Amino acid sequence: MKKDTIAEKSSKTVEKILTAARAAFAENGYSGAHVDDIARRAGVNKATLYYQIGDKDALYASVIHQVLGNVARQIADAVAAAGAPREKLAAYISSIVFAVDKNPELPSIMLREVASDAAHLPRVVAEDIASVLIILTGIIEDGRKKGLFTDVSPFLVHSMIMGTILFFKKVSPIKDRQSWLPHAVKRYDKKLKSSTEEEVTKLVLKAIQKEFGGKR
Amino acid sequence: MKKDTIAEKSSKTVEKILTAARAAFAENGYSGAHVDDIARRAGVNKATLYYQIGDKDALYASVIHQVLGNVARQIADAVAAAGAPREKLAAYISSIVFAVDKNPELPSIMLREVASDAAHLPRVVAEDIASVLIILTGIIEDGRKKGLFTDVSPFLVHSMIMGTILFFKKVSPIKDRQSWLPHAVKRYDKKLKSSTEEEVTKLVLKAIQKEFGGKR
DNA sequence: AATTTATTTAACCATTCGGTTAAACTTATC
DNA sequence: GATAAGTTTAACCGAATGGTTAAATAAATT
Repeated sequence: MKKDTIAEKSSKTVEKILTAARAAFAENGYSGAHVDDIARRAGVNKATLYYQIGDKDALYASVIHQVLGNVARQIADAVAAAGAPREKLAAYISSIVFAVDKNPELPSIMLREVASDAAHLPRVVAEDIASVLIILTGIIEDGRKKGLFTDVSPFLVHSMIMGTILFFKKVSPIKDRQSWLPHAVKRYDKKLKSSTEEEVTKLVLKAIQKEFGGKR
Repeated sequence: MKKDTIAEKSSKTVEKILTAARAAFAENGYSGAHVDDIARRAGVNKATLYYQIGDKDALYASVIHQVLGNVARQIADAVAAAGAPREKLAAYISSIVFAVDKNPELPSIMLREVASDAAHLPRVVAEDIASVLIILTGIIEDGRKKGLFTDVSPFLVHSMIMGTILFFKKVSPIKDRQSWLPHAVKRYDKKLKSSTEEEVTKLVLKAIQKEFGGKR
């Protein structure tokens, strides 16, 4: 069996730390996540963590950069691959839903970041997010020029897409835990046959589409 | 000058504590808010806080109960005062926007609660929230029966309304802080002439309305 | 006025937290 | 294989944290 080189071992250590940190920050927030605990979860000595990454702030920045940077890139790729504005917007939405599905810590981290006024948000990450917003702005402007979309604020649409997906994703399990909820509310749970992705896409498109009814 | 009676003094103390705690929890989350700091902000000895309210958990529960309970009641009242489904839904949305405006700590507290899987959510508060969801379910069902709305999941609509409002409200100031954002994105900021409330209402209504075009 | 009861206070405590240090261990270089 | 560089570790530290306590103060009751 081949021995790990230093670089391999190092990067594996860093990876373990980041994975543990991602989970811890998502579960408990910045203050609630403890460096000792993260090190323990990663199976690594705390001093190793400080040696490899730095202090808690740097650790948090690494995590959030890794998570959001990835998502931003995926959205950009998905949108670029699509054609017309409607399809681009659908790709935009579904790539967010996809990212959220693949990355269960994402909603918590984002919601907490928003709740804390992005106090810890590193500049690089802000730029990642901005790039996404720029993409959406382009889609909507193009759609409006082609007479497909109404004249809405891209940022409002972004809030609608992000807010809806994050909120729905995180609150659904909480809601399902409440076994005492009346039938009137629970009834709809089973009826949701199509995926979140399709449902959200449908709603958002309808919301910003011009009214002379497209195909669908 | 009349001296305060015990009850008055007591309740005033409790009020000061709750106000300070609300701000602290909103700013820093559960773990990030420190009992010492809350007591200091309230101008009260820490032991007084423990005597009047209890431990940190009880304090948090009081805060969240006060905030969300109030909002739930306001939504119920506003919806009851409106007539047709469309107007009821508009009242539902605008009372949430109104509550968020009046209560600046609400978005942070809710977002954090959601992010933490409602780990600290007291039962009473869960019931408050459920009552709101029940109201919305009624509106949508009624609207659908009358041929006004499509057959959407009320919970998805709720997520859309709440998510959009909370997200938009909290991220807007963060975005405005980024002076380096390109013109393409910033341009839309000034164009938003109508209020958030109107914009969100318009979008949500369009999203769930049946397509044969209503007035406006 | 005396006594009981409610409320607030300062001082204190055990634990936990983020962070450091100096030494030990590993791997590569000569 | 000795030396240097990179990496991990156990042990430690001071500050901060949630929570308690016994005493002081204010108000209500007799």
